[in-house]
Amino acid sequence: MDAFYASVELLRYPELRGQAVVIGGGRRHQPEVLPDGQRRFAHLRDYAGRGVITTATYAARAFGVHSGMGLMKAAALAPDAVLLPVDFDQYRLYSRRFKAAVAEVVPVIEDRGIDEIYIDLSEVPGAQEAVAGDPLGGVRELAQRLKQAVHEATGLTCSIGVTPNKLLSKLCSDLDKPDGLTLLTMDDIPTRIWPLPVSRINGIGPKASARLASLGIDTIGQLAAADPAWLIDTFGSHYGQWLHEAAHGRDERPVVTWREPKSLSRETTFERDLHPRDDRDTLGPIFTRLCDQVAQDLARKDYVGKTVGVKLRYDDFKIVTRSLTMPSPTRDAAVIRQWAGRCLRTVPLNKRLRLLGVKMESLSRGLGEVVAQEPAASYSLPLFEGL
DNA sequence: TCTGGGGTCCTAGGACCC
DNA sequence: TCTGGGGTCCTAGGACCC
Repeated sequence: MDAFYASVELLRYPELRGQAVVIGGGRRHQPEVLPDGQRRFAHLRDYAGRGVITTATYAARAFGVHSGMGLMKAAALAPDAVLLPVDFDQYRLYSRRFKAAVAEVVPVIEDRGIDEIYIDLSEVPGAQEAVAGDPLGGVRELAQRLKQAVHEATGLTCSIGVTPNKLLSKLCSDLDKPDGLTLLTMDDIPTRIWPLPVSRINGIGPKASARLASLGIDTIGQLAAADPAWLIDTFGSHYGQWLHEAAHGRDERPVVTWREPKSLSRETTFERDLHPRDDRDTLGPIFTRLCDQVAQDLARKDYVGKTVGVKLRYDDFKIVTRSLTMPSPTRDAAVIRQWAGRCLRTVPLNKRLRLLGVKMESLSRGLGEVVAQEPAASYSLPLFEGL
């Protein structure tokens, strides 16, 4: 989906169409409805806090702002951009709508989060046929039908890449945004893929890009030309092998329609950095709330977890994690709270904290019972005991 | 005015077992 | 009488993605 959160917001506030709009931050910058029915929006320059941009309209991106950027930093670049709070419920609603619309056309769908899917067109009748001399005519028509179905169901545009595999489709879906359609065969790889920077490959992030650049490899073509044995020596057997395959556009991963979740977590960044001792009265309830939320999430999805973990981010942004595996799985908030507390006791608590998180791993299916959860708050357990 | 929240996968060392 | 070869599980950290 194109600039998904921002595009959903524009459906609600059409008067903002064409403007620089940024989505992010907390509840505090809700648009205000004036007596004459006009809406007044907050602007980036009014923002104070630690939020980041989740999505920006294309007009906003022209100022150099992008998702993940701190709102304060973005305000320096585009002070007059409209700022809207995130409304996940609304995005989830539109997510369900666009996925349902696609499912009407093609049933084999892999979920890749709120605004992305992979679709397997291999078995779709007509997809492999030429139309009017165009060997890709069948898939082209199918893709157009998908785009139309999504637009009719949501009023939103999407961008599609149709290729022999997931790696290439993901890459191609990005080449013609917004409202794009890119078709590609293996024969097109040298001309259309190899000139692109390596960072366009899903799985080559900032670290690997920088490392490759330092070795004189900037484009996918240069990566494809690199000796696979040397890549393995340099990046390890698994990643090195994968880099070689990816550069040649090879990817055998199937479209997976269902995956068991592996972990479930809640975390929160504080409005100001908190000291483990001086602010323990503030931290305690936050910690308990995170455990309660994790327990509720487990119950809602009907899972139990055997490993409890905590995550801390210090004021210097360094992250520390601790985890412990329990004798038996649970979804009980008080038990989670107790084991998370044990994890916490092994962590150095000499610096201010920026973030606290609680995580459950080694998940297994619950028993289907829908039991009201006793909140951990009703058990008063000391936090950071022994300090 | 730095840098959210929820995930997955990989690596690597150590414990422990046969 | 100087050290095997598997296997699994646990833990911590890190890269990467949406």
